[in-house]
Formats: sequence, C-alpha cells, structure tokens
Amino acid sequence: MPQARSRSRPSKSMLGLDAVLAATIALVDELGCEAVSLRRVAQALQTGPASLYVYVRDRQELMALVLDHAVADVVVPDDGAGDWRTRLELLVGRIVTALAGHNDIASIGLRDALPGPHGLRLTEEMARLLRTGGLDDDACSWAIDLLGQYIYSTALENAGAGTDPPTPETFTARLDATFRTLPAGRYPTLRALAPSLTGGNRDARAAWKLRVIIDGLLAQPPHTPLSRETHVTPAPVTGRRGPLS
Amino acid sequence: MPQARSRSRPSKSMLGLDAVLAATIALVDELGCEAVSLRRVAQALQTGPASLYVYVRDRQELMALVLDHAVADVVVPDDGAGDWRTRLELLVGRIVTALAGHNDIASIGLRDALPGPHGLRLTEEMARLLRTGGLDDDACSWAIDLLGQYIYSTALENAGAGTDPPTPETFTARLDATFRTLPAGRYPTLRALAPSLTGGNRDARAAWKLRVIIDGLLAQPPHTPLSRETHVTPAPVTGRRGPLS
DNA sequence: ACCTGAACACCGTTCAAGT
DNA sequence: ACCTGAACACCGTTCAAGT
Repeated sequence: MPQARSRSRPSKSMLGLDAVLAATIALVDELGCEAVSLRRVAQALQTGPASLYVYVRDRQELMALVLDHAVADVVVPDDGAGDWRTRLELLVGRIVTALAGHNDIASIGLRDALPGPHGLRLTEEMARLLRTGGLDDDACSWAIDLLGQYIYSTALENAGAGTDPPTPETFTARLDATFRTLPAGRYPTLRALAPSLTGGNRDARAAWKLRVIIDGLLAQPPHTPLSRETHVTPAPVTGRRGPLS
Repeated sequence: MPQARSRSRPSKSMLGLDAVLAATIALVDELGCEAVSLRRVAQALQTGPASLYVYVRDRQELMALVLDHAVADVVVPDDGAGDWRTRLELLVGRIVTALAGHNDIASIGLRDALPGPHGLRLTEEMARLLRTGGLDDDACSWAIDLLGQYIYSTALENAGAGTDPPTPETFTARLDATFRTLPAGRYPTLRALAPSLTGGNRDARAAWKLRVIIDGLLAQPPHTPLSRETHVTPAPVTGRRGPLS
C-alpha cells in the first residue's frame, strides 16, 4: 500500500469533467468555437483525444456542456430589482454579457444544443417573469423562443467586446466597407444608412432591440382562451432550436 | 480545328461557378451544411477538390455564395400588395420560406457571412419599407439587424418542413422529451408550458413573432433628431453579424 | 472505471505540373 | 485560364489493450 492518504493513485490521470470543460472554455476564448478540436483540448490536458470520451459522448455534447457552463454564474434578479419587466431585461442582459465574454460561444446555442441545467434554470425564470406579465401559454412559449434568438444573436454580435485591443474586427470592418462602397443607384437606402448599420453603441443597440421585443409582446392581444384544457393534440412539429441550453 | 461549333473543347471540364453552386445546394439539401465538404462537392462534379479553388477562395466563400443563391428568386412585393407593413411581412415571409426550403442553409447566415447581391437587394427593400413606416436611421438599422436574426433563426427552426416524411426530427423530439420530463419541483413553469414550447403550428408561430417585432418597432418613440448631421464619429464597433447575405 | 496509442476514414488547402 | 494528382497538416471517433 504505497499511499498514506486517501488519494488513491494519480499515475497521471483523473482529469475529471471539470478540467475538460475548463480547458475547452479557455480554448474557445482564445481560438473561437470552430477552431476548438478534441485533439487540441486533449493536448492542453497533456493526454490523447481518446481520453475525452470518458467524460463526453462526442464533440457536440462537449460544446453543449461548455455553453451551459458559460451561464452557470448568472444570478437571477431578486424581488427587489423591480417589476417583472425590469427584472426580465436585467436577466436577459446578464445572460448576454456572460456569453459575450466567451468569444463566439453563443454560436453553439444558435445551432442545435439541448438545454443544460443552468440554461433551464434561467429559462424557467424567464418563463415565470413572462407569466407574471400576464402572457398566456402560447405567448410565453413563443416569447421564450424569440428571446433565445435575441440572446444568442446579440451575444455573438457583441463577442470579444471586453478584449484589449477589441480584437482586429476584420469582419465588421469588411461589412462596413461593403455598405459604404455600395452603388448608390441600386442601394440608396443602405448607402444612406451605412453609418448607423455598423456603428453606434453596442449596449444601446442591444437594449433597444430588447425593448422592441418586450413592447411587441405587450402589444399582442391575449390569445383566444381555448389554449390550455383543449390542447388534445399538440401536433408535434419540426423546429431545430430550443431555449437556452 | 476539331470543333465545328463554338464550344471550344470540353475535354472534361469548364465546370463553371453555377455548376459548383448547384452541386453544393443539392448536397446541402441532402446532407445539411456541416456535412457538405469540398471533397464531396468535387466528387459530385466528378473532379478533385482542388478544381473548386478556381471559382471560390475557400469553403466559407462557397457557403456564402450558396446562401445568397438561395434567396435569388425571392420577389419583392409590388405596390399593389398593401401598405408598407403588409409588404414587409410578405417579403420577410418569402425570405424565410425560401431559406427553410434548403435544409439548414440559414445557419450560414447566423454565422459570419458578408451579404451577397441578392441579400443586399432584399435588405435594401426592407430598409426602404421601414423608412416608409417612419423609422429614423438608427431605428432602421437596428430593425434590419433584428429582422435578420428573426429571418435566419426562423428559417432554421422551420427547416425541413416541406420534406415527406418531415424528417425524423430527432432533435425536436428530444427537446420535447426534455421539457416533458423536467422535475416539476424545480421547473414548474417550463413543465406547464411543455406542450406549447415545442408544439403548435410553425407558420402561426413565425407570423406571431414577426408581428411582435413590428409592433415593437412601432412602439418606439422617434429617436432624438440629432441623428444624421451630427454623426461626426460613428465609433466603429465590434459586431459579428450583418444583414442578409 | 479510467486512460491510452494506434489506426480508420475523413477534412481544407496548397502546389507543381499539365492543357 | 482552367484543371488536376499528390501531398501536407489536420480532423472526430473507435478499439483493443493496459492499469
């Protein structure tokens, strides 16, 4: 019995899922989602790619776990934060900020990823707040859908905001150049809009869009109230994206 | 001179960009974007992967071209179609339908892709209609942003609708299962919402969300009118996504 | 149970060479 | 200009073998 203490025998190993996730997030921050390969993660952990399959079914599951991990620390606004709308805006803003702080990690959510425990926790709170606002079942569900689109798209749009320098930003620069050099004959409106299309304050833009969505939600007439009890056949139907994962 | 007619000498080749795009779209329809490799496209064209680089800088450019191609046939509603809002809803609906008809092609737009000529044509018309609706420059720009998010997300959500059978849909099924088996203690609202979260009519859901956005746009007070002339420094700023590409 | 080297069947992209 | 075989440096995933 060579071991005096409880640590049985770390010949090299016992990476643990947490270490795998931490290494993956670090690589996402550094290289972006697309460039993160299982081989690179394994290399960062000083092991071979096959070792990761102990903790994860495949690359997709790893990325879904990492996405969920990225919102783990988001705290739900408490009762004192204001009315349901204020709290919803605060919550959504926090989620966007958390995701935008990890490079293009939000792109995982834009594709298919089943919701993880933390995403579910936050989605539950969004749904609860929306119900407090008086929305019926369908409106709540569709609103969650819409807010999910908003969250991931905005987080991706704002990705790399915190870095210094704010990343080369070749993409936005190329987009801006595209608009500014548009033939004014065929695209008069876009040419005129060019400065505001790519410019302006990111947070103001994000807040404005969220306000649009919530104002729009409140403008909808309450659904015909046959919604709940008469739902005999929910008619399962296609749809690739889910709420926060 | 072996050729009697103008066709100079098709020893095998002269694929042409159109043929490359057609082969790529066919593969996207069949396999989905992720599974479409340059090697498979080349194989479909009976050539090697290196041949494609005559027409395309890299895989990303090919996918951007294919995305633009997918909206090439969308026709802009004419003056007789109704007021600006009716026409905008019609236009957006047509774009979503065109994209949703090509599997998960919309996922290209959710990531970074510079707008192509057809996307620009449609974006120009959206911007024009929004201005007709009285929105100022910033509101127009941000609205285009929001509508782009809506278009791609909804098209992806509705992907594979036309197929018969409507595709195995393992993802929606798994999502549905996730919600229905949620512990009701921790997630009471999501459990109650489970039927409407994944169910319901796709088109009704999409139309409702678009209505929410436009109602929300109209609910915004006109911006402080220092918007145009005083734009000295547009403050070029990060942002990964652009309008329709 | 957890880890691993080696192998399998793929990738995107480049390049020198051919027409 | 357009095409191509071959090579380079990668992928995700599996599997038999080790502890």
